[in-house]
Amino acid sequence: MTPTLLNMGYACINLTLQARQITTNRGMIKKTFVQKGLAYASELALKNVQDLLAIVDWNIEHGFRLFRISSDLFPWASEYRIADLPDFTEIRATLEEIGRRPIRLTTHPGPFNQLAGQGSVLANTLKDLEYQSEMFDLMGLKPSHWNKINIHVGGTYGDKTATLARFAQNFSLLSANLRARLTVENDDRTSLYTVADLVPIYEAIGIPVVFDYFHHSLNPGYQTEEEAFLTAYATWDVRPVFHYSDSRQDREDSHARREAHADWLYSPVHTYGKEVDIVFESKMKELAVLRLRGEDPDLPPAIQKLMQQQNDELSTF
DNA sequence: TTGTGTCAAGCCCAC
DNA sequence: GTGGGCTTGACACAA
Repeated sequence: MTPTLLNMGYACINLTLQARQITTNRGMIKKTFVQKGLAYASELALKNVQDLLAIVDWNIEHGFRLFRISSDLFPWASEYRIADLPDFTEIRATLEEIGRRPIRLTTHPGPFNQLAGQGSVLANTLKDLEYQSEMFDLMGLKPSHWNKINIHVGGTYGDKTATLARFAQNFSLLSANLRARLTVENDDRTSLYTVADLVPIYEAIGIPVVFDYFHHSLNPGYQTEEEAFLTAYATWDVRPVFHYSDSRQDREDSHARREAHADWLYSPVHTYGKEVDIVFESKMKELAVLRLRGEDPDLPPAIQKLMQQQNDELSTF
């Protein structure tokens, strides 16, 4: 039986459209936020959301039915409520439009989110995660793991077991919609969490485990890839979203950090007879997936230039 | 327009 | 002890 890969997606940036200044990552430094305030945050957020719609439509047109939304859609989101933005009416209308599109959307909030943290660290985490969930609410998306809000457990605070227990405890502080969307992912460092380490969280609070192939290869614990894949697969109540990328060190640059992702995709993805959706985390984004699908993408001029430079460097040896 | 130093958050790790 | 990296470079400002 041929393994089935249903949806293929990529993360946060579309290089083809970025070359035309279509991006969802507009932000500002603190100083500017202090000076310009909510009005400017609103202006950037509206542009980001409008461009997200353009990217989503590009995706659908090109056969991508899975996309990870950037965590930076709303600059300084922890400092205000989305509904308080001056352009809220237009922002909401655009989000609703996005929510009606036939595509699976997910998010992956940053490493500053420490649900097992305490005090202000925990308070900031709650704010950040709730805003991501509110964004999906505004899109009109039913709360479920179909639109996952995926995080890492974070630090171990010197005691994995106690930290996992605190994670599960703090989970109860989240809104019902956020609880229905949250997932956890295995880490790439041996000091952090393997798929098997995360199973107790699933058992305690029922949240699915996202299997990251590359992280597993760097931090397998005692499980083979197939075992870890199937362990994670069994925690899902909808079709899982897993993450895949190749190693830059193995494929492109022997001096690269071992955790670095490759620009392109090289290896076949094993799905062990299961149906899963895959977010490809290659630096070349949609271009890498198009190439994997056997299509020759129209490379934006900036990318062509970059590749030419790389070829020139290689040819000097 | 382009080059460059700098940038919210928490944790871990290489140096 | 400091800085880089993380799911993603982009901003701000000087030249």
